[in-house]
Amino acid sequence: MGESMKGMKRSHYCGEITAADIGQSVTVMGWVNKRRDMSQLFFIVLRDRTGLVQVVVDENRAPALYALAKEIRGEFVVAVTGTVIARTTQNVNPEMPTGEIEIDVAALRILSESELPPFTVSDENVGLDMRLKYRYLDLRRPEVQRVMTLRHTVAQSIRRYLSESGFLEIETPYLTNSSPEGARDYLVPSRLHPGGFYALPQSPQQLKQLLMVAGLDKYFQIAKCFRDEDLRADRQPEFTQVDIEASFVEEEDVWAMTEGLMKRVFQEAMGIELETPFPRIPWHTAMERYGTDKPDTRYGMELVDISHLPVIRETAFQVFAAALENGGSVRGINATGCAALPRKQIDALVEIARGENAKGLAWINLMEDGTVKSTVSKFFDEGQTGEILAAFHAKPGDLILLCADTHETARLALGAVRVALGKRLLPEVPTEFNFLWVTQFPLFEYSPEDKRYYAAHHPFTAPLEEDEHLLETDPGAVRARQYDLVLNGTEQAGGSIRIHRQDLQNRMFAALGFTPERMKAGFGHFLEALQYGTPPHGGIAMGLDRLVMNLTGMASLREVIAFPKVKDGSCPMTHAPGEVEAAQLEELSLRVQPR
RNA sequence: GGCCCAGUAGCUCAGUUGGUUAGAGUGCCGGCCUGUCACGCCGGAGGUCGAGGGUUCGAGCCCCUUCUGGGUCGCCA
Repeated sequence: MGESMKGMKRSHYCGEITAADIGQSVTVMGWVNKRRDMSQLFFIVLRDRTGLVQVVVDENRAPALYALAKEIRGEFVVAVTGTVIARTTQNVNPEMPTGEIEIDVAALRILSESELPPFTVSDENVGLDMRLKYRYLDLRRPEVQRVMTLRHTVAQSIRRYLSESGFLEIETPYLTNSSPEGARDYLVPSRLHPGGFYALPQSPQQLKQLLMVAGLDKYFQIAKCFRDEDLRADRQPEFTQVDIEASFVEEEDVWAMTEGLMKRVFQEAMGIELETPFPRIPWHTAMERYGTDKPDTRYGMELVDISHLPVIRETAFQVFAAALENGGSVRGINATGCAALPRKQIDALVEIARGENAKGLAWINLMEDGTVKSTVSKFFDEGQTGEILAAFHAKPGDLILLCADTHETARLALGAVRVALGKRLLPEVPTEFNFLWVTQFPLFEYSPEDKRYYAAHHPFTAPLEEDEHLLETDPGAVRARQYDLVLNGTEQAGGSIRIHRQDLQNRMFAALGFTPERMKAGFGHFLEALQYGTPPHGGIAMGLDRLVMNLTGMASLREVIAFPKVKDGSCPMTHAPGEVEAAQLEELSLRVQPR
C-alpha cells in the first residue's frame, strides 16, 4: 500500500531545515522515527539521512490529516508539506539540531507502509545478531549512517589528493590467478576451462607492479581484496585497500606522499591538523623499545633491557642467570602507577606474558610510602633492588615487571603486557592520532617446521642495498626496504620499494628455495615482464576499513562496512554462501560432497 | 581446528541453593490526554527459557550432545 508521490517534490532534507527557513513552505520525505499522539495534537518525528525534524498536526485545524496521522506507524515512509514555524521558547528542544523549529503540516501522504520492524530503529541498544540480520534497518540509524558518511568523505578525500598528485585510478581484475604462498585464496571455477580456477586477489600487488613496467608511472585504486582466512574483530574476508604504486621513487618519496595523504584525510574528514613528517623507527628499534612492530606511542612505558647491569649479570637467581647463559636477556617494563594493582590483575598480566611463551614474570612494587615488595627479594638486597629500580626510573607507586627469556620472547611478552597496560590509560574513542613509520623490516622469516625462509611480506620486496650481499650467506640478517605506517598501535598501511632488477629477483626466489620450474609456474609472466625495462618503483597499500575504524573509534571492522560478514565468513542477511543448482555445478564441471 | 563468553517475551535483560502460575524495561494493540520530544496515565496481548537427550519426585538453573552469535589462539606472504 501507499500513495504515489506524484505532484510532491522534496525541497529539503529533514536535518537541514533551520530557523532561517521559518515561514517557508517545505516538503520533506522520510521515515517515521517516532510518533506522539497527544489527542488533538499529533507529533511526527521524521528521519532521513541528514537527521530528524518534527512535524505537528493539529486536529482542530486539519482534522483529515489528523485522522491520517493516526494511521501512521514507525518506519512508515511519508511525505510532508508544511510551513516551517518557530517553536515557542518553552517548546524548543535543545537536544535536537532542528529543535528550534517544526513543520506545521499542510499536506501529508503515506508513501509506503511498514510492517512492525523486528527492532525499534531509534533504539540504540540492539544486539549484533539483530542488527546484521536486518542490516538495512540497522543502517537507518543515524550513528551508523554517520560512519558510512565519514567513510565516503575519507574515500573522496583520498581520490582528490591522489588525483591532484598525478596518480591515475586504474582498475585491476578481480578474476585473476591464484598465487603461491600467502593467505588462502577464494577460488572461482571457470566454466570455459573445466578444472580451471580463477582466484580473487589478496591484493593487486603483481598487477600494480606491471602497471609500473607499463610506464603508467603513478597508480592508485580503492580495491577490494579477498582472503579466505578466519575472521577477527579487525579482519573481514573481503576488505578494501587503497593501493598505491609509483615509479622512480625511493622510501622518502612514498612516505612524504602518504603523509600528505593522511594529512589531507584528517583535515577533510576530522578537521584535525596532523604534524608531518611522522616519526620513523627501524623495526629492530621498535622491537627493542616496544616489543612489537606496531607500537602505540600514545603512552610511554618503554621496555628496558637490564641484562648489562652488574647486579643482573652477577645474580645467583637461577631464572635470570639461565636466560643470560642461553644468550637471552632480562628485560622489564615500568607499569607506571601500578604498584597497588591487586594481585589478581598482576596475575592477569603474567598470563598475557605466558601467552607469548614467556615462562612468567618477576615483579617489584615500589609502594607509595617508599617500601618495596618484590617476588625476587630473596635474590636482591635493598641496594641491588634500588639499582634495578633506577634502571626504570621508578618512582613511588610504580610496578616493575621483569621477564628473563630469549631476546624475542622477552620482547614480545613485555610488548603484550605493555599493550594491556596501555588499554587502561586510553580512552575508548581515540582523541589523539599518533602515526609512526616502522622501517627496515627483516626480509625473511624462518619457518622451523618447513626448515626454509619465507618472504616476510612478499617476494618482490627489495632488500636494503647494503644487505644484498647477505642474501645467500645470511638471509635472516637481510633487512628489507619495507615500511609500515602505524596508527595508535594498529598497522594502517604497509609497503615497500620493489625489486626492479631481474637478477636480484631471481636471487630472491632462490633464497626462498623456489626451483626455476616453480618460479616459472607461479610468477612466469611477472618475471618475464621484468626483462623488458622495469623502472625502480615502490608503493604502499592502506586499509581503508581499518582507517575508518580508527577514526571513529569503532571496536569492530563490521561497524564500518555496509554489509559485513560474521565470524564464519557468512552473511546473516543474505545467508551467503548458499547452495547452488546441480545444473550450475555441472556447467562448471564441479561436484560437491553432500553435506 | 583449540580455548573462553553468551543464548529466557518482538527487542534489551533479570531470574537466589533445583521447588507454587517465569519477571522487568521497552516495543506492540486498545482507551484517555492541546505542546510532546525517552511524553504521561489506564488496560491488554505477548514465552518450545536456542534445539535434542539425560539426572531428579521436580530442571530456565545440574550433566551430555548440538546449533547460533561474540572474543581469542592457530591462521592472516
